[in-house]
Amino acid sequence: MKEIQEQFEYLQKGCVEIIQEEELKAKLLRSWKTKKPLRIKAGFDPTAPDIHLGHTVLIRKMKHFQDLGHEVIFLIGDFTGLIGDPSGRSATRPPMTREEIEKNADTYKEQIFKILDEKKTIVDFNSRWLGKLTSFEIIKLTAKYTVARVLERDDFTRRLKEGRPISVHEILYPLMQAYDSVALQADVELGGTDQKFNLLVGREIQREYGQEPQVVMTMPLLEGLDGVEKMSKSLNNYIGITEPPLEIYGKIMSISDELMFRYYELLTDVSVAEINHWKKQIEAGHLNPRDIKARLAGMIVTDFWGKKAAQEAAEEFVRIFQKKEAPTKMEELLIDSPCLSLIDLLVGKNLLPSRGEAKRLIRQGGVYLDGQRISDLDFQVDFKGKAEKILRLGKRKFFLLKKRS
RNA sequence: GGGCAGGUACCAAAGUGGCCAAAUGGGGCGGGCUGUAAACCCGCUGGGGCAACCCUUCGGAGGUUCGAAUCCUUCCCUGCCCA
Repeated sequence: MKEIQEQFEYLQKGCVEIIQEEELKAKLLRSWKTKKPLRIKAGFDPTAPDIHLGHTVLIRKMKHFQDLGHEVIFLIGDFTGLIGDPSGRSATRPPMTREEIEKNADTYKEQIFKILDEKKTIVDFNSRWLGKLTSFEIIKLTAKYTVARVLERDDFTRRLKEGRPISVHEILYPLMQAYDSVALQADVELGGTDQKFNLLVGREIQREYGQEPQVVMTMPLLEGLDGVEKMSKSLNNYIGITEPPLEIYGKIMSISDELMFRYYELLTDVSVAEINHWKKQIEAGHLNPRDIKARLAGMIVTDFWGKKAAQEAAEEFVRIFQKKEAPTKMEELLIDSPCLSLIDLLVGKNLLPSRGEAKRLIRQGGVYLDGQRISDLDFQVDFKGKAEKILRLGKRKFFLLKKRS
């Protein structure tokens, strides 16, 4: 019994809501007695296989289950993806080809196994069963739920009130997702708080199909780099887990102090007590928040790239931003002519989209050559003295110019 | 099927014949201050030009006019109300 309580507490950490807690405990107990692992389901959108830190909140929770010996199903919603989750205002998407889906799935696998145990993870696709449903079966499924219930979803309510369109097929989305739980006989489904409604429909539908309802566990949505909106690729406020170490490190260093604590809470195993202790120390002026942030940056880079990479990223960061030196590794640009105008170079190498922008950046003092700010619009870059020059745009873009010999 | 209201730059939103490359806010970018933090301050934000100026842009296509985001015709799209 004690063991069950421990498992429960471990799993509960970081969750916003568990519906129902008692059911989860009962399932854990039964699993422990029968030695039969629980089936844990979490669904992912097939169109965006770029996993960012926001996704990892959920994936880390999957890992927790895995650590306790349960069976984790990484479900790729290749069929529901065609509908598009109504929470986005996306219309029906064009069907993806089998190859595209496979390709995205591979990308997913490559990324999630940085967190999950590959041997213990089941990757599945919901087209496997949803694609086979006959119209008859679909109608039977829709008969098990009412329009009023579907419209309860606050997203729909809002759109209805605001006079924005709701397509008929969108109403099917929660039902399809719910059917996934039936097909997989899920014991638990994990999702972001924005998924709560869909996850609950899963419970109802499972009951309708004579199954024990899944336990619903919702996880917080991670705020993006701006600290306000949820992290998403389309808002460009994200950190992708495949981004280079220095990039991840730098992005973490640029978040606000407030957000830093949130990230500690959701993205690391640092205890709440420890975090609170730091908060107090910082307030009292005993700790520099920058150092705590650097530690966070190091932890996160370590998660995806290992300790050595994190160490290097940290050193590189100090070199560039504290000592104001050029990075050790830069993108190299080969220059053909021994002498050409700076503007031509910037536009010619596609560093900037137009001459207007190039001029603007120079006028505003955002262009440096070998550490010297360039203010002359007609500046000529010549390689007579030496064959290499360091070009810097703004605060963080560096390029190594090399004369083609 | 009928009536009404709309479609403006990355987003929101003004503009209803020349002063409109188009107010304002947000976002983005650059600079300053810093800890690549927050807050704050300054500047920029269609393309070409050092500039005068020229070119492209206000849902699409035509038209009126010396001149159209603005007026007319038509088409497409969205929402609301009625059926």
